[in-house]
Amino acid sequence: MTDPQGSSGETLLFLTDEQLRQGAEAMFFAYRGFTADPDRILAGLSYGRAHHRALHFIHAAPGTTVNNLLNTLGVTKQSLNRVLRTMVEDGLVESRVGRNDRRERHLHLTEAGDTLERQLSNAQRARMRAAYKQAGPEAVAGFRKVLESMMDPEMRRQYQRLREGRG
Amino acid sequence: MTDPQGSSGETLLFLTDEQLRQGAEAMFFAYRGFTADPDRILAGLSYGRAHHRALHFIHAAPGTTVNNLLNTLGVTKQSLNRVLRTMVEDGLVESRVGRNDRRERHLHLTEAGDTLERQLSNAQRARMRAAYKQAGPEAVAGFRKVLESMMDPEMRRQYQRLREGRG
DNA sequence: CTTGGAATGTCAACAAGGCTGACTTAAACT
DNA sequence: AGTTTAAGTCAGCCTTGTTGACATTCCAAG
Repeated sequence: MTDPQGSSGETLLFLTDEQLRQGAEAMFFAYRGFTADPDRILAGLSYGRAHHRALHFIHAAPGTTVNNLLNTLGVTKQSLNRVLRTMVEDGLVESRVGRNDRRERHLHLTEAGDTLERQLSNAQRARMRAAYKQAGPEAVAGFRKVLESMMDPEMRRQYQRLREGRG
Repeated sequence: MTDPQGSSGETLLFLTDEQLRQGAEAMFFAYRGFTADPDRILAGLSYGRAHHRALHFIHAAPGTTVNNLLNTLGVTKQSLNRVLRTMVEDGLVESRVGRNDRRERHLHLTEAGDTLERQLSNAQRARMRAAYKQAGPEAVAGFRKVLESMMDPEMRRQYQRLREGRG
């Protein structure tokens, strides 16, 4: 509200309630943009955002178990199971009984699943690529830094584990 | 995928599919953190995230009309109306007939509404404040820049109008 | 070896919150 | 007077979240 450009010093500049409020609104509007393109594609098919998320993380960690995926997505078993079941029925996802522990199901994308995943993430990446390009490399580094600081510790661990698993 | 650390130059460094994929995952996990605290509060009451969003934007633009709010939130009349009706009934929101145009309803928070809004946004801001502090002022500037670039043009206009109305 | 508990996944039923479409009411505009 | 606009409502649908009960499998203690 007052002191928009920091006569009271660098440190406080970004910590006024008004600055934080704007950050929250930016998150809200940006997240809508972030999901808009894949949502548009999915609207045509009989799938939703939940399917996209599952596809994404199965692609990111092939062979992951249902339980793993549950924790990553932060939803309950049934919520995931419904989504998963339709995609198994439709031949996008394969669910293989674990060799060591036969209670587990290991999830993999079929070729069709991989194709849809790529289509969705391509749409999403196109927007991110444009945003990154427009904002510049330094801004992107800051973007990533703040996002990471905003995660719950548990999520941050998941996030970093995924990164490490790919390089 | 290939070229993870940019032998092909600064410009491409942030535009590999892998970098963009990580950005998408960061958005996903961060948004969960972003909504986690208010969601926890709301779980106790009989309200949800939809109520929080309405409260936030009515607080941000007191006297806004239903149509305005509709566009800001990006939902349909019925969807908003359900949420709004319960909050009017519960005495959190007041709906006043327009003076100039008596078809319009101008929305305001009651004292109770303001109290709840503050409680929710305090929780949310606490996390953002911590994240901002940890990431530092430069990172925050980049964060805001990328988020803004990620919005649809229509949303960006809304976002900027809200900022101007206050800052 | 058996048995009881823990882990994993599946199914049934329900709730929140999106959506469309049709319709009403009131007020404003032309 | 007739049209358009803002808001509200009803009915009904879909996705995606929830809890609770259940089946299967593993493992460890007796």
